[in-house]
Amino acid sequence: MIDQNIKIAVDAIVFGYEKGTLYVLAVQQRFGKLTDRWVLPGGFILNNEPLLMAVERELKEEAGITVNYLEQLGTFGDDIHRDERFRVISVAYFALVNPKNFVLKADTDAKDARWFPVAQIPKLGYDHNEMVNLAHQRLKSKLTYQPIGFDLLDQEFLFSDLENLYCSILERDIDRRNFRKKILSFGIVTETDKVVKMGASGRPGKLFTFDKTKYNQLLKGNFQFDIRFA
Amino acid sequence: MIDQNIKIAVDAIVFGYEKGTLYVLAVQQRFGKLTDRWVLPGGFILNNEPLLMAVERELKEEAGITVNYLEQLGTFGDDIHRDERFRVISVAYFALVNPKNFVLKADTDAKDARWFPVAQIPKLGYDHNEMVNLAHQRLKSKLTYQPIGFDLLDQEFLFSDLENLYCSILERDIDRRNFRKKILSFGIVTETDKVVKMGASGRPGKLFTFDKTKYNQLLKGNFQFDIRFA
DNA sequence: TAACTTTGTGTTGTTTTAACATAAATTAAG
DNA sequence: CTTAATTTATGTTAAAACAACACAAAGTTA
Repeated sequence: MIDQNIKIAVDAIVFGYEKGTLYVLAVQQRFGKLTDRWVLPGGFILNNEPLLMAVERELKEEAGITVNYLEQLGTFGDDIHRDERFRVISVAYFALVNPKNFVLKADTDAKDARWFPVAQIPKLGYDHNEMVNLAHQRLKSKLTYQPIGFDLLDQEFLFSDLENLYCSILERDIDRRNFRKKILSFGIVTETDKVVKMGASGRPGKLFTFDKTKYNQLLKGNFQFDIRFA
Repeated sequence: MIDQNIKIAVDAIVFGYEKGTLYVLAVQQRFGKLTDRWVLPGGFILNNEPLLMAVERELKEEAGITVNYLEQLGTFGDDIHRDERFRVISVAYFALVNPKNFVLKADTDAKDARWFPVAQIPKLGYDHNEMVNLAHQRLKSKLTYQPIGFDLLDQEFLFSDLENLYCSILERDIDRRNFRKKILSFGIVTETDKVVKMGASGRPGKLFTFDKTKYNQLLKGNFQFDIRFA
C-alpha cells in the first residue's frame, strides 16, 4: 500500500572552540563505495531508536564523544540522489562540545575523526557542506539570544575567554567593557575566588562560571538573554 | 544490509487569522482504522518527491489551499508507536495563509477540513497537538523578528488590522502609537491612497501594503526587523 | 446636534546603548 | 631593581531608543 523506498539517517554538526578558532568535527568514511572521503558523523537510525539517541550513539561510535548541547537543526531530504542505493533523508543535529574534554578516536565505523577549522572545511560528502553552513548560521544567531557559548568553554573560564569566543564566532569587535557589564548584569555568570595567570605576561584574571541553575530560574520569569551590539 | 521499516510523512500546521482570532487547519481522516478523527493535513511522501513539494501537494489534496509562507518546523519521530502499522517519522511544516483567499474543500483524502481557533483545538491524532504547540510558539517568536504577520493579512490592510494581529497573537497589549511609529520607521509598509470605512462607525482609515521588495533590499544591508515592547 | 467610535499624531522622562581612558597586577627585558 | 610591555579591571557621558501618555480629526448613530 505505501511503497516507500527511503532510508532515514541522522547527521551531526559538532562545533568545538579552542583559542580563537571554531572547529567542526568530520569523520572519514570506512565503508561503502566512497571510502576515505570526509563526511559529518552520522548514520542510519535503528528501527526502535529515537532520533536523539541515534545521534548520540553515532557520535560515540564514530568519534568517542558526548556533547554538551544538542538540538535538531533541520531535515534534509530534497537531494534525492545523494546516495546511489536509495533515497536518504537525513535529520541534522547541531551540537556543541569542548574539544579539551575528549581525545577523538575513530572507533567502530569511521577510519579517522578530525577537527576542521570552520574556515577550512574540505569538500564533504552528500549535502554536508550545506548542513555545516546552516549550522554555522544557527550558531551565530543563537549565540546572541541564548547562553550557549558556555557549552564551548571550560566550566571555569576567564572573562577574556568568553569575550574572545564571541568576537571570533561573530566575526566582529566587541567593546570589552560594555560586554562585561552586559554579561554581568544578567547575573548568570558568577565570579569564583580562583585567580589564574594565563599564558605569559599580564595581570592574572579571576575565573568565572556559568550559573545554569540561576539561568533556569530567570527563564521562568520573563528574562531574555540578549547580546547584540557593535 | 540496512533493515529499516520506517515511513516518512510530512504534516503541516497551517495558521490563519481573521478578526482577532488565530486559527489552525485540521482535517478529518477518511481512511484507515481511526476514521473520523481530526489530524493535521499531511501524508506520506512519494519516492521522488522533495519534502516541500509533498507538503504543498497534501495541502492541495486535503484542503484545496496554497500557502503564503512555508518553512520547516522540525522532525518528529520519537513517538515510535504513533502509527500501529510501522514507525512513522514526520517532518512538520509551519505555514501561514489568509483564510479569506480560500474556501476549504476536503478533496481527495480528507472527509472534512476545518479551521479551529488555536484556543479550542480538539484532541488531534498522533503527536499533532504537540506539533501545534511548537508551531504556535514559533509563530509568536517569529512575529517579533520577521515580518511574517503580513502573510496572514489581506494585501491591503488597515493599520489597526496589523496592530490587532500582533495583540491577539502575542496575547498582550501594545501601545498603538508606539507600534505605528516603529513599524513605519522601518519603511517597509507603505500607505496607499485608498481610504476605507470599516464596519460601522469611526473615522475611515487608510489602507497600507507591505513592501516586500523594499524589505528584501534592506535585508542586504544590516537591517533587522524587530518588534518587541510592552 | 450631541454622543460615540475609530483613526491619526507629538512630547517627555527614563532606560539602554555606544564610545571612550586610565589604573592595577603581573612578566620580560635591560 | 627599574622600565616597558601585557593583560585585567573599572566608570562616565552623550546619544539613541523606549515607555508612557492625551488630544484632535473624521466619520456614524441616536
